[in-house]
Amino acid sequence: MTELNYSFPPKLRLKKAAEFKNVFSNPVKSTDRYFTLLATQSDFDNPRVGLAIAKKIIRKAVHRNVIKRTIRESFRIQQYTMTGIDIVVLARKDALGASPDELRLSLEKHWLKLVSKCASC
RNA sequence: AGAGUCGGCUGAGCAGUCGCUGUUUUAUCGCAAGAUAGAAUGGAGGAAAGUCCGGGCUCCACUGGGCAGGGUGCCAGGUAACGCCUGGGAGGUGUAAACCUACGGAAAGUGCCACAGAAAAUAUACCGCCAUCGUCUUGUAAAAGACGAGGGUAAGGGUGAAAAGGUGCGGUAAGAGCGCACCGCGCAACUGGUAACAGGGGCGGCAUGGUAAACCCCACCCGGAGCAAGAUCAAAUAGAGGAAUAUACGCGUGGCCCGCGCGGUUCCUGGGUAGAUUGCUUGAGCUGCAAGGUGACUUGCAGCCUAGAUGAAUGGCUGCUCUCGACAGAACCCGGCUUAUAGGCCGACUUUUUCU
Repeated sequence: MTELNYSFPPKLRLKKAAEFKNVFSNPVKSTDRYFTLLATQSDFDNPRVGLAIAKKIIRKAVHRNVIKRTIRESFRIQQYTMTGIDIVVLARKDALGASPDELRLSLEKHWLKLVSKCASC
């Protein structure tokens, strides 16, 4: 068994507007009170993630940053449970008051759910 | 020791580990651009915030001009500039240290001033006060009283936020700057001060209610848009440029008017949207020392380089310590202002009590 590399290089991120558009156009959804996640199959072996934290929902820049970091960190740790899918994470209002631990638990469920959903489609 | 005023500083720390990102460097691959791996080193704030002012920078408009519009408003200085800062003056608050002030003009004009009140800016006579005249009553008379008439009065009452200088003495029929003293106000000069202004004396019997964050007047200042500015490289697709011609109409140019430009047609040339790169951090920079200045600040010398992301980094986990951690996240860059903020530290000063 080879040693796993838990890094988070740019190739694991969604960057271009077109890539985001692709996910939004035909997604598999997974929602709870903190997040809405959208996902589609991609042509890559590795999963990719993009963040869409609306200023309208999370007003303070500090809180936005905290949520983004939590999502990125969770994705970094869990990346090897997923295959080649593109994911966009949208924050909901309740994410503002939640503790980092609550967010982490929620996200871990989401990743697994999306993998199984995408495998069936 | 208590209470308080002002100014400044700080904004949890340490270790391990897994990540992100800039720079430098080494190795490998590659013609190159670059990619991958390793190492070293840097990586949010005092407000990074609100976007309220002022600049730099960039493009557009520059032939100016007029009319609008906006801003500022005691004086002097500082500054790239400011609505900021410093010093000073005036007024106000506080025992004091200190703090606060949208602090030009109301005898250029216009408007507004509710209710109450007789009257609210051309002053006015409701009650009251005063003498005069007429009639009546009482009285021997002098005179007193009642009623009425046309007058004189702003001292008293009452209304009001405000009643046309205030207080006192004289004066008077009663009163009144009618006269005088003090205070206030105004005027011209003098003295001190760069000035705002202050000062003491003189003259004037007093004329000018408030409101200019009401219009307005006066003085001074202001072109527009913003890094998604702009520049470069550039798929797909023909919306772009130049020349000639036309100037009726439409559109644009800072809001309008002059003025100016563009749109039409013909011919010629090729172009620059998605995306990428750049702009992007060496700057009115920071630190120290010296000099000048009451100070804001300026000058000189020496040293230093201190975030630069772009779906957007500066974090996660574990352990330990303490006073158990507030407000809060750079997005072109500076100077201010304003607002938010758990605590902790330092300095100067005021005042009260006790002790010496």
